[in-house]
Amino acid sequence: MILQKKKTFNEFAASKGLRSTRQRDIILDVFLSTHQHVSVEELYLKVKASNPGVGQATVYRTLKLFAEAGLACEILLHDGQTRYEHVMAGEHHDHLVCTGCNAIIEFENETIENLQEEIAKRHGFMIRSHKLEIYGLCAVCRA
Amino acid sequence: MILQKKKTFNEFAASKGLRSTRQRDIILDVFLSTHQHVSVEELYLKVKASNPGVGQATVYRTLKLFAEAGLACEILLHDGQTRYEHVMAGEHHDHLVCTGCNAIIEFENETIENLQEEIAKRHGFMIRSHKLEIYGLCAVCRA
DNA sequence: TTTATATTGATTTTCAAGTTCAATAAGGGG
DNA sequence: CCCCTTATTGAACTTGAAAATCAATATAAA
Repeated sequence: MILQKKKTFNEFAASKGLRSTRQRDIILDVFLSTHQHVSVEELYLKVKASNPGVGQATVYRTLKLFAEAGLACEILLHDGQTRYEHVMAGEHHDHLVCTGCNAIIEFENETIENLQEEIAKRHGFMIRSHKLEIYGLCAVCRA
Repeated sequence: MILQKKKTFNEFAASKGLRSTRQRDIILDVFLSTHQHVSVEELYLKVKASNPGVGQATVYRTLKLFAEAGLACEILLHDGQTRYEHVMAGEHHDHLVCTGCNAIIEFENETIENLQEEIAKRHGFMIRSHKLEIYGLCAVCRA
Protein backbone atom coordinates (compact mmCIF):
# COMPACT_ATOMS: atom_id res chain seq x y z
CA MET A 1 0.00 0.00 0.00
CA ILE A 2 2.90 2.29 0.75
CA LEU A 3 4.54 1.13 -2.46
CA GLN A 4 1.30 1.83 -4.28
CA LYS A 5 1.35 5.42 -3.04
CA LYS A 6 4.96 5.90 -3.99
CA LYS A 7 4.14 4.65 -7.43
CA THR A 8 1.20 7.05 -7.66
CA PHE A 9 3.44 9.93 -6.75
CA ASN A 10 6.18 8.91 -9.16
CA GLU A 11 3.69 8.70 -11.98
CA PHE A 12 2.33 12.11 -11.09
CA ALA A 13 5.86 13.53 -10.93
CA ALA A 14 6.73 12.03 -14.28
CA SER A 15 3.58 13.39 -15.92
CA LYS A 16 4.36 16.85 -14.60
CA GLY A 17 8.03 16.73 -15.52
CA LEU A 18 9.05 17.03 -11.88
CA ARG A 19 12.49 15.92 -10.82
CA SER A 20 12.99 13.24 -8.24
CA THR A 21 14.71 14.65 -5.19
CA ARG A 22 16.01 13.35 -1.91
CA GLN A 23 13.77 15.77 0.02
CA ARG A 24 10.55 14.65 -1.63
CA ASP A 25 11.45 11.02 -1.00
CA ILE A 26 12.06 11.77 2.67
CA ILE A 27 8.87 13.77 3.08
CA LEU A 28 6.81 11.09 1.37
CA ASP A 29 8.32 8.41 3.59
CA VAL A 30 7.62 10.37 6.74
CA PHE A 31 4.12 11.28 5.60
CA LEU A 32 3.30 7.64 4.88
CA SER A 33 4.55 6.65 8.30
CA THR A 34 2.30 9.10 10.13
CA HIS A 35 -1.13 8.71 11.56
CA GLN A 36 -4.02 10.43 9.85
CA HIS A 37 -4.44 14.22 9.95
CA VAL A 38 -0.93 15.55 10.31
CA SER A 39 -0.47 19.27 10.32
CA VAL A 40 2.33 20.71 8.23
CA GLU A 41 4.20 21.77 11.32
CA GLU A 42 3.96 18.32 12.87
CA LEU A 43 5.23 16.73 9.72
CA TYR A 44 8.02 19.26 9.43
CA LEU A 45 9.20 18.47 12.94
CA LYS A 46 9.19 14.75 12.21
CA VAL A 47 11.14 15.28 9.03
CA LYS A 48 13.60 17.57 10.74
CA ALA A 49 14.20 15.03 13.50
CA SER A 50 15.71 12.54 11.08
CA ASN A 51 16.83 15.00 8.41
CA PRO A 52 17.77 18.37 9.84
CA GLY A 53 18.62 19.77 6.45
CA VAL A 54 15.10 19.79 5.04
CA GLY A 55 13.39 23.18 5.13
CA GLN A 56 9.88 24.06 6.17
CA ALA A 57 9.05 25.63 2.83
CA THR A 58 9.82 22.37 1.12
CA VAL A 59 7.45 20.52 3.42
CA TYR A 60 4.67 23.00 2.59
CA ARG A 61 5.37 22.74 -1.12
CA THR A 62 5.63 18.98 -1.11
CA LEU A 63 2.40 18.43 0.78
CA LYS A 64 0.62 20.58 -1.78
CA LEU A 65 2.08 18.30 -4.42
CA PHE A 66 0.82 15.22 -2.60
CA ALA A 67 -2.63 16.74 -2.56
CA GLU A 68 -2.40 17.46 -6.28
CA ALA A 69 -1.18 13.95 -6.91
CA GLY A 70 -4.23 12.64 -5.10
CA LEU A 71 -2.54 10.79 -2.28
CA ALA A 72 -3.24 13.36 0.39
CA CYS A 73 -6.07 15.71 1.06
CA GLU A 74 -6.21 19.04 2.88
CA ILE A 75 -8.61 19.22 5.76
CA LEU A 76 -9.50 22.35 7.64
CA LEU A 77 -10.61 21.86 11.19
CA HIS A 78 -11.17 24.72 13.56
CA ASP A 79 -7.72 25.12 15.05
CA GLY A 80 -6.21 27.32 12.37
CA GLN A 81 -3.90 24.62 11.07
CA THR A 82 -4.25 22.92 7.73
CA ARG A 83 -3.95 19.19 8.08
CA TYR A 84 -3.30 16.54 5.50
CA GLU A 85 -4.86 13.16 5.57
CA HIS A 86 -4.07 10.03 3.64
CA VAL A 87 -6.25 9.29 0.67
CA MET A 88 -6.69 5.70 -0.40
CA ALA A 89 -7.57 5.35 -4.04
CA GLY A 90 -11.31 5.06 -4.42
CA GLU A 91 -11.90 4.96 -0.70
CA HIS A 92 -13.13 7.78 1.48
CA HIS A 93 -13.88 8.27 5.10
CA ASP A 94 -15.45 11.01 7.11
CA HIS A 95 -14.93 12.32 10.61
CA LEU A 96 -16.54 12.61 13.97
CA VAL A 97 -14.62 15.42 15.65
CA CYS A 98 -14.86 15.69 19.42
CA THR A 99 -14.88 19.31 20.52
CA GLY A 100 -14.06 18.18 24.04
CA CYS A 101 -10.78 16.32 23.55
CA ASN A 102 -10.10 16.89 19.82
CA ALA A 103 -10.26 13.18 19.14
CA ILE A 104 -11.11 12.24 15.58
CA ILE A 105 -13.12 9.13 14.87
CA GLU A 106 -13.30 7.97 11.29
CA PHE A 107 -16.20 6.32 9.61
CA GLU A 108 -17.38 5.28 6.21
CA ASN A 109 -20.91 5.15 4.97
CA GLU A 110 -21.72 4.06 1.49
CA THR A 111 -25.34 5.15 1.69
CA ILE A 112 -24.34 8.73 2.40
CA GLU A 113 -21.91 8.65 -0.51
CA ASN A 114 -24.66 7.41 -2.79
CA LEU A 115 -27.07 10.08 -1.61
CA GLN A 116 -24.44 12.68 -2.36
CA GLU A 117 -24.12 11.41 -5.90
CA GLU A 118 -27.87 11.61 -6.29
CA ILE A 119 -27.99 15.19 -5.00
CA ALA A 120 -25.13 16.18 -7.28
CA LYS A 121 -26.84 14.67 -10.28
CA ARG A 122 -30.02 16.60 -9.47
CA HIS A 123 -28.00 19.84 -9.64
CA GLY A 124 -25.98 18.95 -12.71
CA PHE A 125 -22.94 18.89 -10.48
CA MET A 126 -19.89 16.66 -10.96
CA ILE A 127 -18.31 15.57 -7.68
CA ARG A 128 -14.55 15.71 -7.34
CA SER A 129 -14.31 15.24 -3.60
CA HIS A 130 -16.20 15.89 -0.45
CA LYS A 131 -15.80 16.40 3.23
CA LEU A 132 -18.18 15.51 6.00
CA GLU A 133 -17.34 16.47 9.54
CA ILE A 134 -19.60 15.91 12.48
CA TYR A 135 -18.80 17.93 15.59
CA GLY A 136 -19.85 17.04 19.06
CA LEU A 137 -18.79 15.14 22.14
CA CYS A 138 -17.31 11.65 22.13
CA ALA A 139 -18.37 8.95 24.57
CA VAL A 140 -15.54 9.77 26.98
CA CYS A 141 -16.22 13.50 27.07
CA ARG A 142 -19.94 13.03 27.55
CA ALA A 143 -19.40 11.04 30.71
CA MET B 1 -37.66 35.61 10.70
CA ILE B 2 -35.28 38.48 11.19
CA LEU B 3 -37.17 39.37 14.32
CA GLN B 4 -36.89 35.78 15.45
CA LYS B 5 -33.12 35.96 15.13
CA LYS B 6 -32.91 39.21 16.96
CA LYS B 7 -34.93 37.68 19.72
CA THR B 8 -32.62 34.67 19.80
CA PHE B 9 -29.63 36.92 20.15
CA ASN B 10 -31.21 39.04 22.83
CA GLU B 11 -32.05 35.98 24.84
CA PHE B 12 -28.51 34.72 24.47
CA ALA B 13 -27.12 38.09 25.48
CA ALA B 14 -29.40 38.22 28.50
CA SER B 15 -28.44 34.72 29.60
CA LYS B 16 -24.77 35.60 29.35
CA GLY B 17 -25.15 38.95 31.04
CA LEU B 18 -23.97 40.78 27.93
CA ARG B 19 -24.82 44.43 27.52
CA SER B 20 -26.82 45.65 24.60
CA THR B 21 -24.79 47.98 22.44
CA ARG B 22 -25.30 50.08 19.34
CA GLN B 23 -22.47 48.24 17.56
CA ARG B 24 -23.91 44.78 18.09
CA ASP B 25 -27.29 45.97 16.86
CA ILE B 26 -25.74 47.38 13.72
CA ILE B 27 -23.65 44.30 13.04
CA LEU B 28 -26.62 42.02 13.54
CA ASP B 29 -28.75 44.12 11.19
CA VAL B 30 -26.09 44.08 8.50
CA PHE B 31 -25.43 40.38 8.97
CA LEU B 32 -29.12 39.58 8.62
CA SER B 33 -29.27 41.61 5.44
CA THR B 34 -26.44 39.73 3.74
CA HIS B 35 -26.45 36.73 1.51
CA GLN B 36 -25.11 33.46 2.84
CA HIS B 37 -21.40 32.93 3.54
CA VAL B 38 -20.09 36.38 4.31
CA SER B 39 -16.48 36.69 5.26
CA VAL B 40 -15.61 38.87 8.23
CA GLU B 41 -13.88 41.35 5.98
CA GLU B 42 -16.89 41.61 3.67
CA LEU B 43 -19.18 42.19 6.59
CA TYR B 44 -16.83 44.73 8.09
CA LEU B 45 -16.80 46.74 4.88
CA LYS B 46 -20.59 46.71 4.72
CA VAL B 47 -20.83 47.85 8.30
CA LYS B 48 -18.24 50.54 7.79
CA ALA B 49 -20.08 51.88 4.75
CA SER B 50 -23.08 52.89 6.83
CA ASN B 51 -21.34 53.24 10.18
CA PRO B 52 -17.73 54.34 9.79
CA GLY B 53 -17.13 54.31 13.52
CA VAL B 54 -17.41 50.57 14.03
CA GLY B 55 -14.08 48.79 14.28
CA GLN B 56 -12.95 45.57 12.68
CA ALA B 57 -12.16 43.94 16.01
CA THR B 58 -15.75 44.41 17.07
CA VAL B 59 -16.98 42.71 13.92
CA TYR B 60 -14.73 39.73 14.61
CA ARG B 61 -15.86 39.55 18.22
CA THR B 62 -19.50 39.97 17.43
CA LEU B 63 -19.57 37.29 14.75
CA LYS B 64 -18.07 34.86 17.23
CA LEU B 65 -20.91 35.77 19.56
CA PHE B 66 -23.47 35.11 16.84
CA ALA B 67 -21.94 31.69 16.32
CA GLU B 68 -22.12 31.02 20.05
CA ALA B 69 -25.70 32.21 20.13
CA GLY B 70 -26.50 29.71 17.40
CA LEU B 71 -27.67 32.11 14.72
CA ALA B 72 -24.53 31.94 12.62
CA CYS B 73 -22.03 29.24 11.89
CA GLU B 74 -18.38 29.40 10.92
CA ILE B 75 -17.47 27.72 7.68
CA LEU B 76 -13.97 27.17 6.41
CA LEU B 77 -13.60 26.92 2.67
CA HIS B 78 -10.23 26.81 0.97
CA ASP B 79 -9.54 30.48 0.49
CA GLY B 80 -8.10 31.20 3.91
CA GLN B 81 -11.05 33.32 5.02
CA THR B 82 -13.47 32.27 7.68
CA ARG B 83 -17.02 32.79 6.57
CA TYR B 84 -20.23 32.93 8.53
CA GLU B 85 -23.48 31.56 7.32
CA HIS B 86 -26.98 32.02 8.57
CA VAL B 87 -28.40 29.25 10.70
CA MET B 88 -32.12 28.77 10.83
CA ALA B 89 -33.29 27.19 14.06
CA GLY B 90 -33.49 23.44 13.65
CA GLU B 91 -32.75 23.62 9.99
CA HIS B 92 -29.48 22.82 8.32
CA HIS B 93 -28.20 22.85 4.83
CA ASP B 94 -25.04 21.64 3.17
CA HIS B 95 -23.04 22.83 0.22
CA LEU B 96 -22.03 21.95 -3.26
CA VAL B 97 -18.94 24.06 -3.87
CA CYS B 98 -17.88 24.61 -7.48
CA THR B 99 -14.11 24.66 -7.77
CA GLY B 100 -14.48 26.25 -11.19
CA CYS B 101 -16.41 29.43 -10.42
CA ASN B 102 -16.63 29.28 -6.59
CA ALA B 103 -20.40 29.12 -6.75
CA ILE B 104 -22.09 27.60 -3.73
CA ILE B 105 -25.26 25.61 -4.13
CA GLU B 106 -27.15 24.74 -1.00
CA PHE B 107 -29.12 21.61 -0.36
CA GLU B 108 -30.86 19.80 2.42
CA ASN B 109 -31.23 16.10 2.86
CA GLU B 110 -33.01 14.63 5.77
CA THR B 111 -31.89 11.09 5.04
CA ILE B 112 -28.25 12.08 5.32
CA GLU B 113 -28.96 13.84 8.60
CA ASN B 114 -30.64 10.73 9.94
CA LEU B 115 -27.77 8.52 8.86
CA GLN B 116 -25.41 10.82 10.68
CA GLU B 117 -27.39 10.45 13.87
CA GLU B 118 -27.26 6.71 13.48
CA ILE B 119 -23.50 6.71 12.98
CA ALA B 120 -23.02 8.98 15.95
CA LYS B 121 -25.12 6.74 18.15
CA ARG B 122 -23.06 3.75 17.10
CA HIS B 123 -19.93 5.53 18.37
CA GLY B 124 -21.49 6.92 21.54
CA PHE B 125 -21.07 10.37 20.05
CA MET B 126 -23.37 13.32 20.69
CA ILE B 127 -23.74 15.59 17.66
CA ARG B 128 -23.55 19.31 18.16
CA SER B 129 -23.22 20.36 14.55
CA HIS B 130 -21.90 19.13 11.27
CA LYS B 131 -20.60 20.25 7.94
CA LEU B 132 -20.88 18.56 4.60
CA GLU B 133 -19.19 20.08 1.62
CA ILE B 134 -19.09 18.52 -1.78
CA TYR B 135 -16.47 19.86 -4.15
CA GLY B 136 -16.63 19.60 -7.89
CA LEU B 137 -17.83 21.35 -11.02
CA CYS B 138 -21.23 22.93 -11.42
CA ALA B 139 -23.37 22.52 -14.53
CA VAL B 140 -22.05 25.75 -16.06
CA CYS B 141 -18.38 24.95 -15.51
CA ARG B 142 -18.72 21.43 -16.86
CA ALA B 143 -20.00 22.65 -20.19
C1' DT C 1 -26.17 60.47 39.79
C1' DT C 2 -22.46 57.45 40.85
C1' DT C 3 -19.92 53.42 40.29
C1' DA C 4 -18.34 48.96 38.74
C1' DT C 5 -17.46 46.75 34.80
C1' DA C 6 -18.44 45.33 29.96
C1' DT C 7 -17.34 47.03 25.52
C1' DT C 8 -15.03 49.39 22.03
C1' DG C 9 -11.49 50.53 18.42
C1' DA C 10 -6.76 51.87 17.12
C1' DT C 11 -2.88 49.56 17.28
C1' DT C 12 0.11 45.85 17.94
C1' DT C 13 1.08 41.01 17.97
C1' DT C 14 0.82 36.42 16.45
C1' DC C 15 1.19 32.74 13.49
C1' DA C 16 0.29 29.86 9.42
C1' DA C 17 1.28 30.03 4.86
C1' DG C 18 3.32 31.89 0.75
C1' DT C 19 7.12 34.28 -1.73
C1' DT C 20 11.86 35.50 -3.00
C1' DC C 21 16.18 34.56 -4.70
C1' DA C 22 20.88 33.03 -4.68
C1' DA C 23 22.88 28.55 -4.26
C1' DT C 24 22.47 23.83 -5.37
C1' DA C 25 21.14 19.60 -7.63
C1' DA C 26 19.04 16.78 -11.39
C1' DG C 27 19.30 14.75 -15.66
C1' DG C 28 19.44 15.06 -20.72
C1' DG C 29 22.69 16.05 -24.71
C1' DG C 30 27.06 15.98 -26.35
C1' DC D 1 32.07 11.93 -17.98
C1' DC D 2 31.32 16.79 -18.15
C1' DC D 3 28.42 20.59 -19.55
C1' DC D 4 24.44 23.25 -19.40
C1' DT D 5 19.78 24.22 -18.72
C1' DT D 6 16.40 24.46 -15.51
C1' DA D 7 13.86 22.59 -11.43
C1' DT D 8 14.46 22.58 -6.63
C1' DT D 9 15.89 23.95 -2.27
C1' DG D 10 16.16 26.59 2.21
C1' DA D 11 16.94 30.78 4.86
C1' DA D 12 14.94 34.84 5.26
C1' DC D 13 11.33 37.84 4.35
C1' DT D 14 6.47 39.05 3.34
C1' DT D 15 1.63 38.55 3.66
C1' DG D 16 -2.80 38.48 5.68
C1' DA D 17 -6.33 36.75 8.76
C1' DA D 18 -7.33 36.59 13.36
C1' DA D 19 -6.42 37.50 18.11
C1' DA D 20 -4.64 40.27 21.90
C1' DT D 21 -3.78 44.75 24.26
C1' DC D 22 -5.25 48.61 26.68
C1' DA D 23 -6.77 53.24 27.50
C1' DA D 24 -11.04 55.51 26.62
C1' DT D 25 -15.92 55.04 26.58
C1' DA D 26 -20.57 53.28 27.25
C1' DT D 27 -23.89 50.54 29.87
C1' DA D 28 -26.88 49.38 33.57
C1' DA D 29 -27.65 48.57 38.31
C1' DA D 30 -27.56 50.78 42.89
